[in-house]
Amino acid sequence: MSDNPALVWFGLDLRLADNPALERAIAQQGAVLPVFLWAPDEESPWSPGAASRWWLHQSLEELEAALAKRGSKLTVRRGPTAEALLALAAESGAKSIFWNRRYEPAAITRDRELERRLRERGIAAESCPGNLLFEPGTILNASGKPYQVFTAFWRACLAMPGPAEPTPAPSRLRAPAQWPASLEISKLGLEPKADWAGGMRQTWRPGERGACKQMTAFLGSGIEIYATDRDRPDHGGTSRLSPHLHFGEISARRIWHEVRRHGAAADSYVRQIGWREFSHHLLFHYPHTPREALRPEFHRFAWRTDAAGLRAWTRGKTGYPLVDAGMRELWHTGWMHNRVRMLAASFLVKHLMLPWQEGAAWFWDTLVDADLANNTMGWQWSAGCGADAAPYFRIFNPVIQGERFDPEGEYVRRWVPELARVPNQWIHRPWEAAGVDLGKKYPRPIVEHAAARKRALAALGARSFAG
DNA sequence: TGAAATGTTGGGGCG
DNA sequence: ACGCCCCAACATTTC
Repeated sequence: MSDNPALVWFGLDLRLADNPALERAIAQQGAVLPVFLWAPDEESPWSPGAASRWWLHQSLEELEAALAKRGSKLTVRRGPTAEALLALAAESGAKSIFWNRRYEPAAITRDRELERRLRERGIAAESCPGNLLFEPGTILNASGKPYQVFTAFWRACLAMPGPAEPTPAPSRLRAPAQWPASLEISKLGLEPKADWAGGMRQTWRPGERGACKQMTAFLGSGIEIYATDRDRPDHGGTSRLSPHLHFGEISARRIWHEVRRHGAAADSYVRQIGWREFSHHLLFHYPHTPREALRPEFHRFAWRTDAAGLRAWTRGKTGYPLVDAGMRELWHTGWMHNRVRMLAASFLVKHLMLPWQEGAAWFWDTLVDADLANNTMGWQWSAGCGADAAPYFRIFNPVIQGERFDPEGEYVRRWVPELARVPNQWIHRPWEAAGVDLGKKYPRPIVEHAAARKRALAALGARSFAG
């Protein structure tokens, strides 16, 4: 038993169950002091976007309530992180600080410096495994290099001993003799000034309880048909766990174990968790990739400049119904179905030939699941400049994708009401529908598919560039 | 976790 | 019965 509380610094681990840092703090046998620090500058230029901040606000309130129920409290302060932690240690008498690791380049640099400074002051600093299945750096090929191809990477993962079983949330937390001063969560200014979050409130329930509920609903509602249904934006057959995973409201280890109980039917879902794993390991090994293409030949590729095209894309006014539906779903709910993300990304990069970084920046600001590793890998995959990337000639046809994955146009009509009356036959190519009055209500395609395709093939296939 | 062009096959209509 | 054409359906190649 100790008089000195152990400090738990929360980051992207806004949960009490299966939380290694929290467990280590409890194991000290003394009081536990849970802390959240707001220090967005330290993640610049990848500080949380507007949608992420909205989510974070809700999730912090949930965490605060969950702690209160266990006789504890969340202490909230502003950064800089090192100064804030040192101040809290001094005020509370804490001699040890625990946190769960993050794997973004800025977080890794910060952690290293932090550990040095804390130890310098005689404070035990211990970082614990973050929200991944396998620690980055541990999955390497025969020659000790990171995998560049997902299938090989995932096979190597599956050959490893699996992650530990998840642990339950503690039922009580010992409170310190007195609580340090704390900011109100609302004082962090995370919520939007103008209230544009209505669609998000309707769609999501941030926080650990929401995450558990979502996982239970997903597992109970036919993970068996996930393999095929996940490609149907009109069916809602995906897990929708991505924002919960990003904020660590549920642990990847827990998902791994819960899902695998469902046998072989769940393999294709676990594989998606594998892609998340892959992206985090890639970011760990190639920290420059949020800015720059992994494949160096792309450094000199001349992307176009087209402010009007970019605006049309962000607003969901490209004239291609499935692309526009996706971009509007994103704007309204902070999320987009993955099949449609691939199409929207392909459209920006191949049809408009705008730099993938512009798309990544927009997604970063608007997605509630914005995650540096996933976002970076996804965009580089789409642009063909990353690991296991789509080859340059893989260009999605928005009409065919629509007819294949939203055959009745139900998804399109939900998000693009201007097209509500267009018959199924024309729903993905309304410009060909005779007697349907578009133009004013819905734009004609901003680029013609066949011509845009040829342009992209010529530019991306040029010998001087990619060979 | 593509699409389009090109090639091949086989059934049916027809002289 | 046969050759010829057309074309859908499928397979392969190319971008």
